[in-house]
Amino acid sequence: MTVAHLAPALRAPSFASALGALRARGMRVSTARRQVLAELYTAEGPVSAEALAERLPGSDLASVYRNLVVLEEVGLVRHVHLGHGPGRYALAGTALEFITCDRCGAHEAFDPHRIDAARELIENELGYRPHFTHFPIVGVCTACQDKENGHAHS
Amino acid sequence: MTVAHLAPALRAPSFASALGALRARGMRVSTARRQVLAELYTAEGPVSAEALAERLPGSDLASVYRNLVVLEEVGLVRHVHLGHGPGRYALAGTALEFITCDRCGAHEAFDPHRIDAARELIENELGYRPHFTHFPIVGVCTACQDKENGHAHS
DNA sequence: TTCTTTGCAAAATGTTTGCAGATAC
DNA sequence: GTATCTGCAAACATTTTGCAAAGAA
Repeated sequence: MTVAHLAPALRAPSFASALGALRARGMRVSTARRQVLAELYTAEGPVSAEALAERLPGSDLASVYRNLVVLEEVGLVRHVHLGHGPGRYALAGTALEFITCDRCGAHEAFDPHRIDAARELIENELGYRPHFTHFPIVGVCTACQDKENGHAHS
Repeated sequence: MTVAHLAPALRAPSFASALGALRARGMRVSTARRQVLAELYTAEGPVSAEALAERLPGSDLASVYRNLVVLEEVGLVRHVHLGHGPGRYALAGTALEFITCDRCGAHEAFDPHRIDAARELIENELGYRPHFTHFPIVGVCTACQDKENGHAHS
């Protein structure tokens, strides 16, 4: 939602070298694979497999899923679960974590360093080093907090 | 996993008053409903709907789901998504949050106050007040961190 | 030419829904 | 007695898998 203003491929390799990475691993650079990857290079924010398939006429949803798996194995792509609904895929090059509001569904990406202090606190207290790249932080956004204050038990 | 040692129904209402809460809302106290609730009162940690159905011979999975929905609406039950796989249900009375390791699947419940400082930091920095009652914090546990250090790129 | 990848159909997983009969109140 | 709840079967959404044909190297 508020991901559009972040350069989507900030630290991702060039399209050409991404294809090279595939070949280097002995995987074929098929049309379908190139198309999925190209779509992710132009996407604003994480996209569901179904949305990708729709944007690629003649493509098959099962193949899109299979290709996303391959691209993740190669490290070019990753996916996030933003609340319920399908997983959403993005280029792996961008080091981003996610936060979503479970009241209104708003979500945004953020630079992981912004919460490094909190990460430390949690790791020291609980013994797990948290990361929010695959499952986001779930919370309540300011707007929804205000809404709830409005409806306060008077 | 490490939830067993925490009293499952620490602050949950007594079984009898839970049934009363159902009646008070005009919902019937059916056998199936009583059984699901009873099972949750004795469960150690959050349980999947399927596990509940298995423990209640003659019960139907669809009805278990329907009853869990009802019990959640009434505020007696809540559910957590610990990684992939089915949601897991527990009594709502216990104020607990969850953290899981996405390498080995370990998970545990913790007292929310233990991370209040981190919660504040995140809220100030990102504008969302995080809670980890429904979706857990995902991280890497100490054991898995050690494992990864062992396999370090030498 | 040979091994990989595709498209299609079907299965798997987790959850929800429709409906006729059973049950709580 | 009547509205709610149950069991069963079928639908649903997301993702995975089997297999023969098409495509990349």
